[in-house]
Amino acid sequence: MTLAPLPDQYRQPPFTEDCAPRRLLRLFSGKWTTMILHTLHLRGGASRPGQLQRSIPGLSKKMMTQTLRELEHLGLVEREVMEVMPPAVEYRLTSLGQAFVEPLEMLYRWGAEHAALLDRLDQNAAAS
Amino acid sequence: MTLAPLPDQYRQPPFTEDCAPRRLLRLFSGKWTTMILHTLHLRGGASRPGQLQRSIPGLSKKMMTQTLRELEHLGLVEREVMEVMPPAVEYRLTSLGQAFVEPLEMLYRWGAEHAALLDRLDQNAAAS
DNA sequence: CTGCATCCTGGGCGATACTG
DNA sequence: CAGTATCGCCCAGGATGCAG
Repeated sequence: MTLAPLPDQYRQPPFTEDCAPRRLLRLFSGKWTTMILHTLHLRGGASRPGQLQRSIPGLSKKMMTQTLRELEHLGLVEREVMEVMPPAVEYRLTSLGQAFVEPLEMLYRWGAEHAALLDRLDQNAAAS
Repeated sequence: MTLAPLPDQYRQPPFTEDCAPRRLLRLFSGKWTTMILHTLHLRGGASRPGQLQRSIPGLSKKMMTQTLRELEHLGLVEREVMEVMPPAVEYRLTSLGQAFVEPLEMLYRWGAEHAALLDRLDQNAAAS
């Protein structure tokens, strides 16, 4: 069955607090979220915690696990525990996670290609 | 004169705190920033404060002006004061501002096209 | 109409120290 | 090696009220 179109009064204007880009931005708003996703992606979708942390300068153990827990909670990342000594763990992007890497990489590419514009922001801020 | 390539030790890894996507995300991190930019864009690049506020549900006077000040500070938005009574003001996207609308619209489009994925995040979160 | 000042709360994030 | 617990700071951002 097909759904009847939403009455106007319930339709979200394109600039609401819950509009598409904001939902995406909220997902990416954590300080380390994007870097973790991107790094996992770079490593082919999986990494062990130690590796991961060493790959991201400034990332503390606490914030790493905290962020990973959130990503796990959202179904973007899976955690696998290998039963060995010493304990070994691996975090892996789920297929959903991989999907969200796409817009992230778009941002990444845009930023890299327009680094000059980003620099101008700082210049302007410093100037005034 | 041309610049010598940056020595490796100074080159930023792609997942640094100041990498391209994060700089972009920091710009967009304010709760109302993107909605204001997007709305200005929708209106052809300019709007008066009253209009603007009424266009964005939930946006308070305070947060609007505060955000606009920041955007002005960064050179993304211009403020023009018309000398009349009662005072009239117009905010306009600068060319730099227009440039940054581009990645924003990319996000917007992606989000709109993949709303189903965004919904899954909430489902997952609610489930566990 | 437009805009600033003030007060206050929540939560993100960092530092540190401890367990298995 | 991997992970947890606790404490405390800072600041984004909401409410309210005043001013040109």
